[in-house]
Amino acid sequence: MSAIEAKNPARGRPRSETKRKKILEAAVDLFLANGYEGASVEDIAAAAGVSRQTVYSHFGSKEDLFGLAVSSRCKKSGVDPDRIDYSQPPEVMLPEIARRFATLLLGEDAKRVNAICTSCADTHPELGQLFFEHGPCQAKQAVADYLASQAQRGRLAITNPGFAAWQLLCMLKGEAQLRVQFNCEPLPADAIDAYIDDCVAMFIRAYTPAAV
Amino acid sequence: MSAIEAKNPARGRPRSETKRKKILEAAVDLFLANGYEGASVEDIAAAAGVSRQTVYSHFGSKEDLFGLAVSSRCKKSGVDPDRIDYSQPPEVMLPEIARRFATLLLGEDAKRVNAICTSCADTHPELGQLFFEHGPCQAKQAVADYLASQAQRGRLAITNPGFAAWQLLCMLKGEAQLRVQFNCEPLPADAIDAYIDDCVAMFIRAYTPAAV
DNA sequence: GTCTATATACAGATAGAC
DNA sequence: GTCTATCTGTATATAGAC
Repeated sequence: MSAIEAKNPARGRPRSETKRKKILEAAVDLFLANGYEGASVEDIAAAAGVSRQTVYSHFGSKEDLFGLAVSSRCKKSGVDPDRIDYSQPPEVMLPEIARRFATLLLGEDAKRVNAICTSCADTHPELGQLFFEHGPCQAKQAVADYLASQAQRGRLAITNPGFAAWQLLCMLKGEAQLRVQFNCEPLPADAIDAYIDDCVAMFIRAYTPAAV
Repeated sequence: MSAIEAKNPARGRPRSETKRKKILEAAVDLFLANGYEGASVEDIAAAAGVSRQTVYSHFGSKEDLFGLAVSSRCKKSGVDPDRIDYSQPPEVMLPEIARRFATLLLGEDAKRVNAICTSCADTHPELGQLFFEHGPCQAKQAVADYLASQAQRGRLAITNPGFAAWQLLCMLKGEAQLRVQFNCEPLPADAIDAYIDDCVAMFIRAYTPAAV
C-alpha cells in the first residue's frame, strides 16, 4: 500500500522529524476537536505549518495518519513500552502502569475517540480497527511483555501473558470508565484510586507463585 | 415526576401485563433497528397494537421506556438477579454468569445500544445514564449480591463485593468485546471461551479464602 | 366508583421545503 | 423567512373491566 518506509533514507533530503511531530500534534488536536471527517488534511497541514504534500509524504494517507495520531496520543499519556522498566518487580511497576492507564482512559480524549470511531463505523470502518491496534492492542502488548519477563524471573505465575494483560487492563476500566463513556456523574477521585489499587492487589494475588 | 407507580393497584382495573410486555418488546425491536430518535412512540405503540396513550400510561415518557427496554433486553439475555442461584458455590455459578454475560456483551445489540447512546450524547445525554443504570449497573449489583452472599458463607474472601463485581464483569469484556466495539475481526469462539474460563479461574484464585 | 385504555385534539419544538 | 410536516407530551372525553 504505502511504500513510504521503503524509500532509501540515505538518499536525498531526510524527512524532518520536527515536522513529523508537528503534523502528528496538529492531527491529534483537529481529529479530537472536529472528528475524522470534520478535520481535513488541508486543515491539519495548515495547523502544522507545512504543505499538504508534506503530510502525505510522511504518512501516506489520512487513515494512516489517524492511526499514528492515536498511537502518539496514547504513548504521550504514558502507556508506552519504552516507559516500562523490566527490572522493577510487579509490586512497583504494576501500580505505576495502572495509574497511567487509568488517567488515559478517563480523559475526555478517550471518549471522543470512541465517539469518532462509532459514528464513522458505516463510512470508515477501518478507523475503529486502527484505533484498536494503535491504542488498546499496543498497551496490551506492552503489558504482556512485561508480565512475561516477570514470569520468566519467577516473580509471577503466568502461563498466558496475553490473557493476563487483557484481564488487568480491562479490569482497570471499571465503573469509572463506563461512567465517562455514558455521560454519567464521574466517581470521586479517591474512589477511583481505591478501585485501581484493589485491582492491582487482586491481580498480583491471583498470579503470585505458590510458595515452595 | 410520573406518578405511575403511585396509583393504588388494588382498586379498579389492573394494567394489562401482556400489553406492557408487547410494548417493551416492540420498543426493543424499534430502538435497536432505528435508533432512539428514529423510533417514534407512535411507531412503538402501533407495533405493540396499543394506543399511544397506553404507552405513556405504562411508561411515563419515551426516555423511561428506553431505560426499561434496555433493562428487559439485558434480563432476557440472562444477566438477571432472578436467575442467580445463591446456594450454588462460585465454582459452579460464576462460570455460568460469565458465559451469560459474555453472550450479551458480544451480541450485535450491545454494540447498537452503545452506538445509540454515543450518537445521541449531545441531544439526549440521559440515554447513556439510563443504559448504564439499567444495563451494566444492574448486572454488577446482581453479581455483587451473589459475591456478598458467598463471602458470608466463607466461600470467598471478599471485603468489597462492589469492587469485585466490577472487576469480574469488566475483565470478561476482554479483547473480544473491544473487537466488536471497534469493528475488528471477531475472535474465534474457542479463544473467547478459553479467555472466559481463565478469567473465572483467576478471579476465584484471587478471592479464595486462605486455608486455615 | 375506580381505574384502564382508546380516540382526538392541542401546545411546543424542530427540521426541511420552498 | 415562511410554511409544512412530524414528534413529544398533555388534556379531555368516552367506553369498558374490576
